[in-house]
Amino acid sequence: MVRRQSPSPVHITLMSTSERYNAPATEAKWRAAWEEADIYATDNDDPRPKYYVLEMFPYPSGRIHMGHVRNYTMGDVVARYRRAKGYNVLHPMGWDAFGMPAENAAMQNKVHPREWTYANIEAMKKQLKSMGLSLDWSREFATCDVAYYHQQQRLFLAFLEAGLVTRKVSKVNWDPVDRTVLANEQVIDGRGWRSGALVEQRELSQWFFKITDYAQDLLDAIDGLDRWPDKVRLMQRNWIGRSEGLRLRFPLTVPGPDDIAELEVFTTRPDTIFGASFMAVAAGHPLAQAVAKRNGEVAAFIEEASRMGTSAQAIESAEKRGIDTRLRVAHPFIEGATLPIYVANFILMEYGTGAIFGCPAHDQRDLDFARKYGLPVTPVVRPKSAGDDFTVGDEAFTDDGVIFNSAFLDGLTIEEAKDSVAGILEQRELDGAAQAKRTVNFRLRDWGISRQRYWGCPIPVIHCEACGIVPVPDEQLPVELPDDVTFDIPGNPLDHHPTWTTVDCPKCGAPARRETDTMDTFVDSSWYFARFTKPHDATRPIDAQVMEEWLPVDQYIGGVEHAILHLLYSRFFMRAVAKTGYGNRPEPFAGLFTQGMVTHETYKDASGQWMFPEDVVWADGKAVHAKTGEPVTVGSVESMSKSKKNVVDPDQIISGYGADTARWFMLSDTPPERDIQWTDAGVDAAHRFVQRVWRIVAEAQARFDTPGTGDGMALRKATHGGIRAIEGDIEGLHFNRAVARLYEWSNALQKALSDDETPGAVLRESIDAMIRCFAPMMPHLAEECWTVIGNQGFAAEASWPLVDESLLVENVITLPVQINGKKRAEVTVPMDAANDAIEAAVLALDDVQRFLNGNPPRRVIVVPRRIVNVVA
RNA sequence: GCGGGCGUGAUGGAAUGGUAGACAUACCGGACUUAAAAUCCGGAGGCGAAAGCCGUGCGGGUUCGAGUCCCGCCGCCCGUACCA
Repeated sequence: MVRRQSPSPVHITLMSTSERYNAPATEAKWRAAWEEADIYATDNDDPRPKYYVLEMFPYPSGRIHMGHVRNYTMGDVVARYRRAKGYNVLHPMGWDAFGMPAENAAMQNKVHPREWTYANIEAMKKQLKSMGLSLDWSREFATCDVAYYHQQQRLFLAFLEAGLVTRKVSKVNWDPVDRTVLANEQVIDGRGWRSGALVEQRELSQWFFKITDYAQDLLDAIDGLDRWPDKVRLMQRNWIGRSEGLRLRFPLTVPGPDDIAELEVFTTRPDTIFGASFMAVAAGHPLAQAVAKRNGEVAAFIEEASRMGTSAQAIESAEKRGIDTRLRVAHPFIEGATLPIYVANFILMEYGTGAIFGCPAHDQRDLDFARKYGLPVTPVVRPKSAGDDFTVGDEAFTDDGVIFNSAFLDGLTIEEAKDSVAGILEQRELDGAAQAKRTVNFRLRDWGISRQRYWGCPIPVIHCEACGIVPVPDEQLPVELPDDVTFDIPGNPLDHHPTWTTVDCPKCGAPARRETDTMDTFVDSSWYFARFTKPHDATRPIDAQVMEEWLPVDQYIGGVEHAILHLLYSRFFMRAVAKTGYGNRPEPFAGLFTQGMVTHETYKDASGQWMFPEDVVWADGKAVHAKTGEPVTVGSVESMSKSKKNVVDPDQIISGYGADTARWFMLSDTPPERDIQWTDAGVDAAHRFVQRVWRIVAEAQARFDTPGTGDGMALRKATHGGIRAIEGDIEGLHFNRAVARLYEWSNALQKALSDDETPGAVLRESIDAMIRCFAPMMPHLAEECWTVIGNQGFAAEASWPLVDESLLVENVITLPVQINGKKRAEVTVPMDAANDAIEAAVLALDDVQRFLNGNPPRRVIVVPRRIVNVVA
């Protein structure tokens, strides 16, 4: 395959090297040149080794923010670096374009979600282009494009046929005034954000992807994700939450309402059964629901508990409360002992069986609950060092120990006791079945993908009274969103569309009704990275052969806020894709990097209102309002957000200082995984460096033909040491260190330019290499410098410089010498000196002799090429 | 509540268990300038005249040696399944 030749950019008008570098004008010029030469388009058939770098695609909110600038700069550095290293790089961009903000905008501004979204995409695309990113825009798509969601509907139907989709009842937050389902973030203190009405819980029949079928596989495969951050792998493991335990049935002493005769719990601590003092069930548990029918107090309690909303955060952080159902269960081992059953607000219906036995001594939540309601606290595990008089105060004992107070379990370890209890109860029969069963329980729940909203991918099924749920036949796809909808009536616009919902059943032809739920937007983002490999294929969602060539993504970069859901859903989705024959790449992301957020100081004016940074000026070290002169209160540094107005517009930075300055700032100083603080001083410093590089290049270029009085070895070593360090830093994504290296490099150049020792050829070598090394970070400046020094073609297509290894070899080394761990001296020895020789040299040092006071050292530790420590 | 992370000079930060503070910002001094900006050169963790002592959120521990590893706290941040 022949690669397209880039035209030599001879038609470009260069800046004079005596001028100050005009970034905005020069940058626009080079972006136009790149675009004309189309150098960032990727050919699937290019035979070179492939490298897929991807940043999480943006939601088209209308304006890019600094978080985008940071994310996309990092990805662009990786993409440009890999290109220079000879890879065929795939670096695409698209839009995560479905979601609630478009509907909110529709309600507020009477603008159709489609218009709003596509206008935002246009605006943001222009902004992204101004950053000079090396993206293949020919692969662009938005998830709200009919062409994209058409293919997504095909995948859904394939999953449905493969048994990966199910329907279940689940709870939603219901706003009784707006008559709509609320997202958790729309529930504030138990009230709807718009209406202020108390939120209720409603049960709806909804669509689910059976991610739990893959729970064990998703867990096991984490071990192989060795280029993911450990913290993310740990978070995913904990989220999947595999636990081995016991399902254990307790007989009620007297049957409850609806003839409920038993209560099944899941426990990971059967060893603490003798410490059980109560049972607790979730508000949504069938037993609680049954009791509520005839017990007003319990009904009121459940009603109140449901007002907290459906989020785990709200449920578990609320004060632990409960209500006694007056029902009791029999303890399985203590003859005649019974335990009360409570309905409790901290029990989650979704986990285990929605019921527990409470052992207050060994679980903090149970202890808090028991103290509140005066229930007994009997310790049954004691620390090995404690006696049988061990008691529990306000803190539950959850460490390892020895069982006591537990009849036949006394003296056993926790593990032995678990095993013993499980063994006995598995053998014991209750109501025709084993009373207990060892089970593996996962915290992970199936993925609910139904949304009662308009702006999402329609779920392509039809409800027929006779045939039930009928998949939409492939030839009737796509199920397109109707354009003529109104957002005036509360609820899902699809529900009250006059005709869209009406359809003939594909099976029997009878009048039937379209599904009006749309898909969770996480579905859209669970396969876009695969679609990018062949983005405009109308015949199928994914071309297995092409996808398998590109995937897994070599380097995926995005915010840590996606560490669990998006990444886990994508991992599941690609397993489902494999199962349905669309291509076998179950792990989509080989390398993952989670970058930190962009933060800024916050400001409030005299009346306590948030202020934009641009309205704040500094006078005599004090912040004042730019217009009124009133004092401004400087608040804490926080993540940039519109609500706190502590935002800086990338457009203003790019049009004022240039994209390279913004990019350089984003890469400087702060490690990429950490939050970066945006400061004016930092931007100025970044811009000064852009100018400094330009000056140095100009100054050096004027001397390329001079012989010099020395050999220039100092600069040659700095040059080749710099290349080696920078390539290591970029490959390790330590961009801030690469930046520091370039500062050091420019300092070395500055020094070389301060006298006439360094030969012009060495200056040329250094400048040429430095341009190649900063080109991934400041591509426009690199292009201008590249051409100014007389090089042909684009810097963006130049190869990475080769390191002359011989220049990196040193033959002596200076080691720090410590005495009792404190540095007291230095010693310079040959690089390959034996430890004995180093030790002798160290002991001969005056400083060492002084500290030893004539005594022999107790010990001398020589760490080759590192340090010497003398223990006096 | 639960899970995860982070904490180093005035500031952002550097440091395979091995010289704490590279590099940069702010600051101070010098050169250039009528002056300023820009630029270039130099200084600088704190205390101390010096020797030296003290210093990586707090309190313990392991080690010849700890910013780094372990235990317990404090503070801030992210996620918590319908925000994206």
